[in-house]
Amino acid sequence: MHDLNFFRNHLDWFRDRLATRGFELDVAAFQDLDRRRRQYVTENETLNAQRNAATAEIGKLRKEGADTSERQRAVREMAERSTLLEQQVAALDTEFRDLLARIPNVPHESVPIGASERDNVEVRRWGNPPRFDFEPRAHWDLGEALGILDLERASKVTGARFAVYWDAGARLERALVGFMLDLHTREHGYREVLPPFLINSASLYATGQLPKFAEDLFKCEGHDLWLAPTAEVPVTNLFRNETLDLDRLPISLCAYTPCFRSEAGSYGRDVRGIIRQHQFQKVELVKFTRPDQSYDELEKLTTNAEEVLRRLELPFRTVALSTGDMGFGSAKTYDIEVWLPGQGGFKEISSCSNYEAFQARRGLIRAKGGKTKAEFVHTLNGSGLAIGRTWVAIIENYQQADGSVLVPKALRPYLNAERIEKIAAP
RNA sequence: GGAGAGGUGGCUGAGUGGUCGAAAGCAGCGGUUUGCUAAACCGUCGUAGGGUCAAAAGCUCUACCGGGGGUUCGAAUCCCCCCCUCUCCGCCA
Repeated sequence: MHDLNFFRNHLDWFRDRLATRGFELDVAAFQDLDRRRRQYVTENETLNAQRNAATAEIGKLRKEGADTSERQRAVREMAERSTLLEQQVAALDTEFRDLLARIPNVPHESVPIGASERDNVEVRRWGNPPRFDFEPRAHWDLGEALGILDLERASKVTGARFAVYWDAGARLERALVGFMLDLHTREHGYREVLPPFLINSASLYATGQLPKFAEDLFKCEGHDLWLAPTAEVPVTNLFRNETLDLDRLPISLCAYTPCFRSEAGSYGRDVRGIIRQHQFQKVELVKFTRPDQSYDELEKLTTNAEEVLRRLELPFRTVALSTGDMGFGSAKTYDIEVWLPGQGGFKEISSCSNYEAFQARRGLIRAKGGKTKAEFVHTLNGSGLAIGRTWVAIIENYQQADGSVLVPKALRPYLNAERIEKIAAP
C-alpha cells in the first residue's frame, strides 16, 4: 500500500517505476475513480453537516416546548437521501481501496531492471560444489533408499506434495530447526517467538497476501482462518496497529513454523521429491526497522541467513532479484540459492526482502521517538532457512558412494550422529 | 459448548437518548515561578478522510466510544448479530 497523497501527486513516477516490474498502472482509471469518490464524499459530508445543524436546532426548540414535527419530517428526508449517498460512497470506497491494495510496491533504485529471473544479478558465491567419483543421486532416490523419506505413504495419508519422514529423516528435520534457531538467537541477536500457525484475514491483508493472492493459500472452511504460508505473516502482524518505541528499533525476531501453500499454478514444476510441497517447515527472520536503517539491516539479515549454509558447509550463491522477478510487496529482494548435485544446479533456499513501509502502512505499524511524530516502520523478512530444502541439500551434497550420508560437523551435536545409514524398512 | 461480567482517548476512569469528540486524574507537550532539581500554577494535548490553499500552517466539515446492522429528528447511551477479555461449569492435549 502506498501513501495516498504521495501516490496522487506522483502518478507518472509510480507508473514508470511499476512498469519496470511488469505492472501496468492505469493512471486515467485511478484518477477517474479518485475523482468520483471524492465527489460523493464531499456531497455526503455537506448533507450530513446540514442534517447535524437541523438536528441540533430541533433539540433546542423542543427544550423550549415548540412544535418540531415539520422539521423532523424534513430531517428524515435528508437522512434518506444521505443513506443513498452513503451506499454509493461505501461502494466507491471499497472499489478504491481494492484498487490501491492490488498495486505492488515500487522497486528500490538499486534493484536491477529486468523482466524475469534471467535478469537477476549474482552478488556473492560461496563454497565449491562437491566432486563425486560416482553419479550423484537425487534426494528422492537417496531418501527412499535410506528409508528416511516416504512419499508414497504421505500421498495415501494426505495427497500429492506431502512427505513423511522416518527415523533419521525426521530427526534431521528437527535438528535443523534447533540448529538454525540457536544460531540466530545466540549469535545474530534475534529474539525467538513461536506464533500461531493459523492466521486471520486482517493479518494476511497487512502483509500483502490478500486480497490478491488468496488462491495461493489454504482456507479453513467456515472460519476466518487460513493456514500460515510463512511465519512472516504472524510475526510481522505481532505489532499490527501498534506504535513502537523508535529508540528500540531495529527489532529482530526469528520464528519456526510449518508453512502451507496451495501451489496453485505450479503443476509440473518440481514434481519430484520434496522441493515443492504443500507443507514445509521454515525458520523465518523478521525485522522492524527505522526507515533510514532498513537497507543496512537487509544486508545483515541476508548475511545471517547465508551463515546457516556456511556453517553447514553447503555451497551457495546469492542473487539480487530483478524488478520483474520480485514479490508483490517487496522493494528489494535477495535470493540465496543452494547447490543441489541431484539437480545439477542452484535452487532457492531463502528469500530476503525489504518491504520498506509497504506492509507497515497496510498494518498500521508505526514507531515514535520522544518528540517526533509517529512514522511507519520498515519491515523485512527472510528465510533462515527453509528446512525441507536444507534437508535436501544435506542429503545430496553429503552423499557417499555407498548410499549413506555424512552429517555436517556443525549439525552433529544436534543429530547425535555422524552418518545417516540405511536401516530396516518399517 | 453452557452461564455470567466486561470492552470508552497513551493509561486510569466518568458518562444510560440531545451543544459529548466525550468529565476528572495521570503521563506528554509549551510556559510562569525557581540558583538547580522537585513542587506549584497557567495553557495545550486523539486518529483518519474531505473542503479551502501552489504547498504548508491555519480555518472548516465529516467519521470514529470493540466490529457490523437497526430504532430515532438525534445514539457512547436503546435493540439485534458478531469478535475479544475475564470468572465459573463442561470437554480436552
